[in-house]
Amino acid sequence: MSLPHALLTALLEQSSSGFDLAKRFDRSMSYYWHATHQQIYRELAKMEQHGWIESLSIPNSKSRIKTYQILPAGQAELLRWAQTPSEVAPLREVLMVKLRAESMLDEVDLSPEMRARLAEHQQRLTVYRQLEVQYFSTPQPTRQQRIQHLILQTGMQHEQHCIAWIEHILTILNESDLDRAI
Amino acid sequence: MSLPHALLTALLEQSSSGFDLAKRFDRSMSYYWHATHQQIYRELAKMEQHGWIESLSIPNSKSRIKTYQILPAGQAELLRWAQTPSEVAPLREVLMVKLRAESMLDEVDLSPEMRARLAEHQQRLTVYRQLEVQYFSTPQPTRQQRIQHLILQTGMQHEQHCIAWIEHILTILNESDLDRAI
DNA sequence: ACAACCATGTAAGTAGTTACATGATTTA
DNA sequence: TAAATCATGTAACTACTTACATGGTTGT
Repeated sequence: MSLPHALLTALLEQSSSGFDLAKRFDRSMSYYWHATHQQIYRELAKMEQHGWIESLSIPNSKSRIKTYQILPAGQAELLRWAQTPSEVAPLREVLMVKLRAESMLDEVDLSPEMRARLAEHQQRLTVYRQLEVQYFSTPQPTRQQRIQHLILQTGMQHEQHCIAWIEHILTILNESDLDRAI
Repeated sequence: MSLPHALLTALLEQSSSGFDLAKRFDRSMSYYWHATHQQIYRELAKMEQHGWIESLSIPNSKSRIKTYQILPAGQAELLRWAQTPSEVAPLREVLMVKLRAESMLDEVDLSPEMRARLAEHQQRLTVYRQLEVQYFSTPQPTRQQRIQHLILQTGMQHEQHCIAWIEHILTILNESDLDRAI
């Protein structure tokens, strides 16, 4: 499980409230790790119990905003986790299951869904390209900036890979349709 | 959720026991959908309750083997599901989280883990290549065989993609290490 | 003063994992 | 006849999702 460690990393970069973390996740982490705000709040509460982070609220204020900051134990835990090898996440590709179903059921046509996916991956790629221009155009990037740029580039490569395999399958499937018609 | 539909597809190809399905999942589906035997047994029981499949056991036998076969309602459900568009599965890439942590913590070195992953992806690729020779060398494949071959090829492309991006990151990280040393 | 959004949470449910139990059949 | 493996399951737990609740703050 990586969510607490993703949150520790985010808090190491910048102390934040749960709400801010949710926004930052959506903006800068959602292309390789996704979490809803409910997950984030629950996880932050657990992490505070573990003594990994502490929350500060403004005294004598009606505001409910809690700002979390990382504690030494949290940094140690992040270090420990980063050094421990983790398993390769098993692939879960619905389209492959559907393709296999399609090979058994003649009535199904997956090409509309595939074209919709194609459009979605292309749109994501466009967003990532804009992010790249916006955040990684500095002439002398720091090591941290270069690594974050690398992460974004990997996200872009992933989208391009998805586009490529869907296009490939669409091509092959069209050829097969000729066969099916005969 | 695709597990019941993956199971329906497998049962459409061949009526089987839960144990056989678990083995077939490991062999021919694990590179795009994974399930443990506990999940499979639980799901089969639910599907029987829904009237999608039925189980047959050998009468007057002490054997507990139940052979499941798909019912018309199950085939209809599979068809309905295959025609309904599904969401793109959100990406979950632990290495990206670790990379981002590494950019904040100087003590971490991810290259051993990355090299281990590289080896694992290469090994999977080797297995898939053997499967390809073993199952898809027939001169005149049927439409079904061609689609299953296509699924395997996509799995191979996925492994190659993983190998490529990990190699890319390793290269860039080594360059950065020079920077870090200076 | 009303709407829109900020901010944190509870509750219930689904999906998936891990550990263990149990009895049948096959093999050495 | 003991060990391995076949075959099906239960129980408890963790991760994640979906729907809803609640009250504060900001803008018009």
